Amino acid sequence: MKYWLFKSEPEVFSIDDLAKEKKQTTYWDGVRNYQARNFIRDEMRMGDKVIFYHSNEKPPAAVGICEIVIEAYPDFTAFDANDPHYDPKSKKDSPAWFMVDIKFIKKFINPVSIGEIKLNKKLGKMRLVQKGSRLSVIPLTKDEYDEVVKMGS
DNA sequence: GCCAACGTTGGC
DNA sequence: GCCAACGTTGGC
Repeated sequence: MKYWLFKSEPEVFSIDDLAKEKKQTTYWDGVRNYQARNFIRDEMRMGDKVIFYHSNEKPPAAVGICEIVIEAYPDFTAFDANDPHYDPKSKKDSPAWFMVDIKFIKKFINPVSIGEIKLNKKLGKMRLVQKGSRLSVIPLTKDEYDEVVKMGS
């Protein structure tokens, strides 16, 4: 099993929005970065665990856990000219962009802020806190995942 | 609101 | 294939 961190701006889509969905699932659309795309398309598997992270919040923080329930399929928002994530490069017969579905598991009792993550020596190698890392979908080791869950619970 | 870091685009 | 210009991300 693999472990991931997904960033979202809570103004756009928060973990509470996910928890409020009818089946507590959503499709993770709008990833338009090739490295992140490759993680989604090639590496994410059913049951992988995902830390949900709020960016552009005060402070930015890991706020809960979810899991992958549907593996990669074409991101249909790329085909829709009226969608903000529209990308004419992506064709239905050769899609450039993919998405997975995730399901809510739980919110952290204590959100883990980026400051706390930076202070924890065990988390020093997380790509989230490395300089210039702007990936919206980040792989975690099991140890990193377990540590963040421990801090949040 | 600022700005550093990064990815992408497009002219050459 | 290089690289300057540009747009975006996201912490502060």
